Order: sequence, then structure tokens, then C-alpha cells
Amino acid sequence: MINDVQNKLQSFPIKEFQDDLINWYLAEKRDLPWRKDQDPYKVWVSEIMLQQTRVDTVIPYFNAFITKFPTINALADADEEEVLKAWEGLGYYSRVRNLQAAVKEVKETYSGKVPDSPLEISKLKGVGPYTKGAILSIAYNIPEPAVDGNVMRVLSRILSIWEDIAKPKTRKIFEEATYELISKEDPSSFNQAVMELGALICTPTSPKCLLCPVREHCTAFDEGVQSELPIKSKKKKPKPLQMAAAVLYDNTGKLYIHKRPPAGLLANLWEYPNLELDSMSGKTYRDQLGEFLLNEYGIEAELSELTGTVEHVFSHLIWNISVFIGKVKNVNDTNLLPVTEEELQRYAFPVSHQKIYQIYKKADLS
DNA sequence: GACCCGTGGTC
DNA sequence: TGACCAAGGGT
Repeated sequence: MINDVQNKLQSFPIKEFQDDLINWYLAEKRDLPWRKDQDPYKVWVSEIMLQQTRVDTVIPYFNAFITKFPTINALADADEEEVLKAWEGLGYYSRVRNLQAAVKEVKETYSGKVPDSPLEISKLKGVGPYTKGAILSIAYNIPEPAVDGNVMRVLSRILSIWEDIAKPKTRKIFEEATYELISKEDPSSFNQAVMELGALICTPTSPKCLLCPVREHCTAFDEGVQSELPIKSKKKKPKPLQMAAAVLYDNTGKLYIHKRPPAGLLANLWEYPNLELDSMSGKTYRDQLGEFLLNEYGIEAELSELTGTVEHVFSHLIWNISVFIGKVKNVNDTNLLPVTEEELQRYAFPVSHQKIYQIYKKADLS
């Protein structure tokens, strides 16, 4: 297949393609906050945030994050709790844990300068083949491929590549093609231009081919198959889980929260005590929750009737959470943290547990 | 290679 | 409204 693509590139007008694409990009590119300079740190932060995340979502997070942590050293020295809080709501939280670990590595091993060699930058946590190429090309103007979903969609149409872009090994085909296609004079603009084209013109559904600056070089458009490319196999559906959660409060008005383990789903985030329910147990959700609070956290609470439900969809799971409110009667040895509602604002919660808190706020506690 | 890891927007 | 998505990486 790689030979197949190499053959197509033999007769492809590479120089004209580069010029048309880059000229369009320079004229039409969006004014995004991470494009104000080529600071490798800011490019890096933006690329991590943009992984599987829309530009419009990222913009406010990026601005706040850079204000809070303007430099490598600032992020390296920051309190982990504060860093996680700055990521709250963005999702894929291991991204920011890896980012801070990598930034510490840059501070210590590379004197605070983001390395500009493919080998060194690849060793940094959270920097995979895409992010490596993105930083090297955008920040350092080095002609490395940065193959993301946009690049695979655009090039699959331009070159009529019918491989399944959902398969990991397929990325290699597009990297090989990009080595040939990329502008050696302006790799930064070239890589960003392909992604910008994918975001604005060569969209997944109903691509705006009549506005496309490289339409005359597009094999798929020429053959009228642009809407059938790229080929992308389906992902499986998320699996539903029945859960119960308790918002516990005591007579001083404090709420009892729990820090999730440092690995796995929502690692290191805070949550209201909760468990996965056993529908075969014959016990009510409320009783299962009450026993769990006692056994797991040594807390006796007077639980409400069902106060509300939260549904939260992850990429691979659906949580169906029954929410109860509990007045704490007796606390033994517990690893729950009692906090005031003001202190609550300092801790990072996943969106699902923000929804749980909203149910508590709306409930009538009389 | 398969699976895990979030969230909000869109049609 | 369910399905699909959006600048992927780790294990």
C-alpha cells in the first residue's frame, strides 16, 4: 500500500499543491491564541489540549492555562491539584498529568528548553507521533509529518487512499506520503494548512469542495467520491453501568469527598462517594449505598430517598447514577475529606460529579 | 492490536 | 435521538 501511494506521488504536482495550500492558509487561517507566536511551550500545551477536543472548547482553557502557567518552569513547579483544576472539564485527564511530568523532565534534563530532536521529544510523556511532529514542525520549522485525523481525511481524498483510517497501522501510510508532500521551506505552515483545510473545508461530512484551494489536485473530487472517503470503521458502543452516589453533609455544613486513585478512569480527580450497583443482590440501591458507606468509609449516614439521577456518557462507558443525600451521623476512621463549600472550589471534579453536586444544591434539605 | 481514557457539539 | 465526532496517547 505504501508503494501504491508512492506511485501516485510520482505523478502528483507536489510543488503546486504546496503553494496553493500554503497561500490559502496564509490568507484564511483563523486567529487562534496559540498562533500568536511560536513558543514551543505554548505550541505544546495547545497540541495536548487539542487532542480529541474541539478548537472552540480549547480556546478558553488555553488562555486560562497560559495565564496561570506561562512558562515551562511555572508549570513544572505548580501544585498538581491546581494543574488538575485548570484542566477540569476538558476530559482525558491523563493528558495533563503526563504534560506536567514531561515539563518537569524538560526543566531538569534539557535546561527548560523543549528538545528539537525527534528522538528526544518522543521520550516525553504524552508526546506521541502526532504531537512530536506538530511541535517540531510548528515551533521549530522542521519538516516532520504531523498526522492527525484531519491529515488522514484530507490526504485520503486528495490521493484516493481507501485504507481504514481507524486502524493504527494506517497512520504510517500517511506519514510516508507527508514526507514527500511537506514543504521543506515552510513545514510549519504546510502542516497547519492541511489541518486547517480539514477543519474548515475538507470536513468529515459535506466537504466544501467548491471553496477548496486544492480542488484541482484532488483525486476524490475528480472521481466524485469525496463523500465516500475516508474509510473509517465503527467503534463499539459504550457499556452502561448502574451506580449510586451519596452527597454527605454534617451539622457543620461540610461535604465529604473522595480522591480517586492515581491511575485509570478520572485518575486523581475528586468525587462524591459512590459504587457500582449489583442488580442481582435483591437489596435496594439505597441499602447497597448505605452498606458501602459503612464498610468502605466507616460512615453512618441517614440517607434520603432517591433525590435525582445523573446520566454521563464516556467514550467507552455510560454511568447511570442514582443520587442520594446523606446526613452524617457517625464518622469512624475515614479517608473521606470533609470540606466547606468554599473549599470545594479548589478541587477538580469530573463533569459527572458536578452534576451530582447540582442535584444536592437543588434539593430541599428541610 | 485491542482496549482504555472525557466531554460537548452536531445532524 | 443515537451515532459520530475533535489537532491522540498509554498500556
